[in-house]
Amino acid sequence: MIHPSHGGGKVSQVTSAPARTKRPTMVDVAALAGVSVKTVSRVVNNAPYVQPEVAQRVLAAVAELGFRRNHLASSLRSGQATATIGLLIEEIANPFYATIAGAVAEVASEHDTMLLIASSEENPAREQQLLRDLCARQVDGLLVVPAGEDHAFLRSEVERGTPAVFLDRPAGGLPADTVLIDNRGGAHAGVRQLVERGHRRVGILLDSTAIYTMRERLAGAQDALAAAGLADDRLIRYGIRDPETAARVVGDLLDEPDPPTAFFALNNRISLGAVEELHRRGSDAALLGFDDFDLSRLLPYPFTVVAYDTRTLARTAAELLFRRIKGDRSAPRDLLIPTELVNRGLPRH
Amino acid sequence: MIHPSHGGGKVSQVTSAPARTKRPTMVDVAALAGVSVKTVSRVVNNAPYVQPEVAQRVLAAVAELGFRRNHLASSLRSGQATATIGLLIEEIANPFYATIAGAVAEVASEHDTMLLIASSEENPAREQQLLRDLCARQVDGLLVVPAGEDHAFLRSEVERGTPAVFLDRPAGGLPADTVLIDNRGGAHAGVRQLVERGHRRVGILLDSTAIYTMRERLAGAQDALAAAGLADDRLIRYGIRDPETAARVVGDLLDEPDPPTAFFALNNRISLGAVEELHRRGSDAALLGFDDFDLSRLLPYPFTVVAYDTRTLARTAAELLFRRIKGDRSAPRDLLIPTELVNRGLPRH
DNA sequence: TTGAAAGCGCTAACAC
DNA sequence: GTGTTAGCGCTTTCAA
Repeated sequence: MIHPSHGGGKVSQVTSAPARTKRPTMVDVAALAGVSVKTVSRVVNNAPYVQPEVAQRVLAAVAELGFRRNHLASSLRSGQATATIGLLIEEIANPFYATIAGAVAEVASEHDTMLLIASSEENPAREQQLLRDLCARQVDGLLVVPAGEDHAFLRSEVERGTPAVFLDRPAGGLPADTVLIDNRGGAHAGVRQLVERGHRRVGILLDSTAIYTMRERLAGAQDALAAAGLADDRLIRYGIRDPETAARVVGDLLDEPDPPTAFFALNNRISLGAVEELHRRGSDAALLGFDDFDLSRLLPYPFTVVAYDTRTLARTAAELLFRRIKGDRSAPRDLLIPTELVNRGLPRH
Repeated sequence: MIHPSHGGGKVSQVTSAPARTKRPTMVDVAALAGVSVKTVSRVVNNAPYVQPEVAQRVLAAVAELGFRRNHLASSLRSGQATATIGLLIEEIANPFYATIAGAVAEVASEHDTMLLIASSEENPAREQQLLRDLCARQVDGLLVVPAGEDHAFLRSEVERGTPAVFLDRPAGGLPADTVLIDNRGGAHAGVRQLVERGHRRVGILLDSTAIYTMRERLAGAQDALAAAGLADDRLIRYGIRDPETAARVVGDLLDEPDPPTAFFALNNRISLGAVEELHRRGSDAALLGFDDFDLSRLLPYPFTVVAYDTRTLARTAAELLFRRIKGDRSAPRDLLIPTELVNRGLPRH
């Protein structure tokens, strides 16, 4: 470190922090203002029928004591909404989930609601625990990107008034609102384009078929290939978790006799590895990837992505949730977000 | 859309959802199990001194009714922690803040604590409102990336037992723990390296000096240039908000007589625009950027970044907060996260 | 227009 | 070991 001192800091207090003083309550405010607790409550909640001068006294006391209403106590007694919703995702740091969280936060903010976020880390047991914790905190509703396959344990919570909307993957064992990407249709459209451009051998690279989106995308790709009489299971490679593996698998396929002339990467981690390997080799194979990502247009190899609007996915789900929270009791809905094909990457040099 | 139907969905219920049934309380469980409410409380909280068979009866009743403890009521009465902390950032969808949120979520999870996240959108008024809302929800502590310059309004909350730790930017008007990046030192080291490599004219590209990090980084760069007798204010360009503007400004500087042979981009949005323009022109100018970012190593121009570990920044702050929550009353601390210089981008072709 | 009393769901303090 | 009582901070109900 060249310069351990920094400019904007203030001088640290040498003394330690003062002992905690108790938070003032409505009782304290009432005593100071010389009114009843109920009157304080009225003023704090902007209820009508309070004489202006009384209200003034109360507000003065509120300011003097630094009173702030205890939102927990308030919603406990009123039984009303806590103005908090829960969002369960896999991992906040992941850009896909970060985008979802951002869009959900926006909608929540429009409804004066706060957002409690939890990460399942793709662990169904943890998912269940976290959803229960969120319910225990009396959230007004739940937005869930499922990790597990079974959400029956949520049934009683939903019946007791905590609506849940699932996004990106379907819920299991629970009739509930669901908002999904058109995985199958997008994969179909992309692969059909490859076929129309004359490709006859398409390498397919995916993670595990235990993952819902992988199954759907694979099915869409296979439909499109089968329609052209080009299905060939020997060109499918499973279990690709990271870009490094993807790069290696692309290399392996290219080194075989009669190699693919095109590749379909079923998620963006895989696309990334494929881009690197194809660029490294100066290949001229076509590349199709599912999921767009940041900076994709600046990568050193041309490719096509099946893109969709993650924010629309999240906003749609969040808006549906708030409709439920406001009392919409109609039958659960299944919504599908469309995809489109977009060209990315820099031209070959 | 090619394929509007999708595979994994379940059949929608045609009937609408059943009416809400009330959530069962400890009173309900106690009645069913034939014990007192207090005993239910003991069992639910794993307190000792409950006969195994009584506990069994209670647990059976809990299961039958689908009872779940109301966490709000519990922490209202016990006056204990709510096991919830608040995180205030600028915008969740931004990768920098998403990384922070992810690291904070990890630490929170290690302390069995949930995370309430709010976005200030860089609006000081909104920041103040949100911090107050978080306090009203009785969070155990606050983690704040400041938007405003004045946080005196938090003083009473902090004194009443809601500790706050500031990160990435200093708090204003409030003695509080702060965890910052070594902006000045990192900028100094990077620019010194440019100077040592023979550069005499370094273009400096930044956003507004109203931003703390910009001021610090600029000061570090100027220190390094001044030390070599190379300071030249005519090579500084202010008010660059986005990559497009950055690209244009780089072009403008290169088109001047006696152009810079090196550029220093004070954040990664600016770096991105500079990379694009330098690549487009086939320039051989050196580029230094502050902030690393995803995929930086695959961009089509070689550059150096002042990198730091965002996760360390966030984890350090979160761990400090939990120490405060656990009762540490020592003097506020100012911590500095170190930076390092890293080479990124692909070689010129 | 204002206030007193009861109680939201839970737990601390004590009694039994 | 278990139950009773009171009360966290607030809002509802109803009386004044």
